Amino acid sequence: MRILSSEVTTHVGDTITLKGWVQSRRDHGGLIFIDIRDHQGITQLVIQPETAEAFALAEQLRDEFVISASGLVREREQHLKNPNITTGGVELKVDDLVILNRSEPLPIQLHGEAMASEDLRLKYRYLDLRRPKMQTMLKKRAEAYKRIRDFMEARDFTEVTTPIIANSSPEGARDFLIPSRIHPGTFYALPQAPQQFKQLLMVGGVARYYQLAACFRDEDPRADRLYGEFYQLDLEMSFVEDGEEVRALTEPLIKSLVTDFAGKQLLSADIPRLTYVESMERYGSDKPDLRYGMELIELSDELATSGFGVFTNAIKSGGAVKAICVPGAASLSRSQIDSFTDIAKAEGAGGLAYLNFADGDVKSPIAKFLQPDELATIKLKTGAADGDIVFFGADTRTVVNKVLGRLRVEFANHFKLKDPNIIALAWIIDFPFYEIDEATQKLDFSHNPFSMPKGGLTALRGTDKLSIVADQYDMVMNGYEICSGGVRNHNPEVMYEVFGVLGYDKAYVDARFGAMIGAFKYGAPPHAGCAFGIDRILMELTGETNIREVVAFPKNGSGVDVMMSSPSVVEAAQLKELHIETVE
RNA sequence: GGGCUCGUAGUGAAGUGGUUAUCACGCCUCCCUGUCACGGAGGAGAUCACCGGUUCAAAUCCGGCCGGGCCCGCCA
Repeated sequence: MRILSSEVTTHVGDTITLKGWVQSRRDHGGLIFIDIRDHQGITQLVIQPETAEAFALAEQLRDEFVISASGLVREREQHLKNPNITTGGVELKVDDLVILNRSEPLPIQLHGEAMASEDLRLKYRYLDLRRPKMQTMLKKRAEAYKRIRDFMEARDFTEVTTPIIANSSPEGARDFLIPSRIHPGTFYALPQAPQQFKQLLMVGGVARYYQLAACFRDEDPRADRLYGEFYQLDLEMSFVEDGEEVRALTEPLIKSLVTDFAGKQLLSADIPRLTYVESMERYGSDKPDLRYGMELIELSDELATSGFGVFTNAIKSGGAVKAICVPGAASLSRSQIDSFTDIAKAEGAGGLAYLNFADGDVKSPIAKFLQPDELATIKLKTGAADGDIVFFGADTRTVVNKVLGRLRVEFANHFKLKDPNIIALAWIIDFPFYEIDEATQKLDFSHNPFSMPKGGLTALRGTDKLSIVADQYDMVMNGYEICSGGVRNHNPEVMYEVFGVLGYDKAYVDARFGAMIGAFKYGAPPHAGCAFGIDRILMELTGETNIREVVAFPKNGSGVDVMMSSPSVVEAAQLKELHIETVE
């Protein structure tokens, strides 16, 4: 009878068979111990010289040989039990041993403290996946999928798969293109998201849709961003005109993933809503980590007439002066402060002014420019105490928020303020619909053009386009954007106007979003939805800082699959079929 | 596209100008009947990523180049 390691303790006295890999071999000359590993755990095998054939084979065993071992399960004598492993109370006395397959010495070590580099792990991912941590990861991922599906199905959502071979979308990320063989010179594209399909499903009468959807984007990766493909819980609901309905529906899922699934603690039972403007002003980011404080403090009014030119000039030219109080920062060395200054400069700051509060006094190169009452106000408003440092940003409001927002994260890292057991969630709402593109200095979409502008046509036709707010919302988890959604624009007239604001005419919209705009003319219900980034959620909930750790076969940081050697060159004949004549 | 950083036996690390490049794990040979990261004795294994330069002398300093990682740009 073949059983698994997890069952072996219940089979004392039975003759059983275990199949698995050799985890370790301890050869005592006249007695050999083998730890055999299957996907459920480890069991100790004992091979004695009396079983000569098995013993001879056991002497040949090396790490990761695949074996089948049969014999009697027996309880170990008390002093031989190993409390450190779950099967440590028993062992299998082997009568019959079969080597199912041999293994060369491994190119990476799977056990012990020396972890191979990520590049080698990815090259030999099929070996890396044998590590218990990776096995657990794959199981956790599957469990998350099941929990998500159970949750959605229980709420009357229908999973619909949408095309993988889709069409290029003019907005957003760079597409992966697929040349058409049948239609020379034309291309399919892998979808960046099922956005348009799911909206068309709403028109198609699928009242509640969801999908664990593969999304494809050809953009440079990051530690928290996979190259190429990633997975979203994509969902959409008909007859929803208030985004709060989507937020309220999805919150219990995320909360239960945090608590029941990951065993982590929510910072607060209620998930706060912050407007985009509020989030930028208080945290300098649209994805703030709420596990720690250090909020940005507005000091423009208080320092408008100070003697420090950097401050007053920023305010005079329409900018802002804000501060961040870092508790205990007086312990920072001069060179550490310099490195934070470098970060601030990299984000666009001219420098990094600061006040060092110590011994009831203020120490700082800029203190002499400030009046005692100004120093007192700064101390009061920032809540600075002895041992704290208050850092300043003085520039345009955008730069100040960006700089201090980045520093806030850096200080949290430096002072280890990110409690890995706490999960802080927040909804960021009311994103600006339009923004000024830095490069072109022209008005452009701030986010996607599919969400409903709050105020509709009236707002779109108003004079202040930058104040138009999209009915759009992101969920943020510990400083990571894990969800983006919105109340969609289902009204053709409003849709044309949304593009019209940027100078695009009807023909432009019809050419690029023809199916959508066409469908909206035939009784499109109002609808809203969102999409959660599953990989990123899994990363944060499993305490990883690299998203590739939660994926079985990820591309590396250069977009290469070092195991399969993709991308790769293809046969000239293949290219010819696809009407591709030259490849540089 | 840009910035920072790393590259030393199969793996992980040490080595900031000077004998034969060090250690651990792994590998090979031998010994060992209660180990569980078994133990003991011995051994093999490195063009110090690559190319060039400085120097009496380079793993080490300089330049270039290739590759990895992180970040910026980018990611509706």
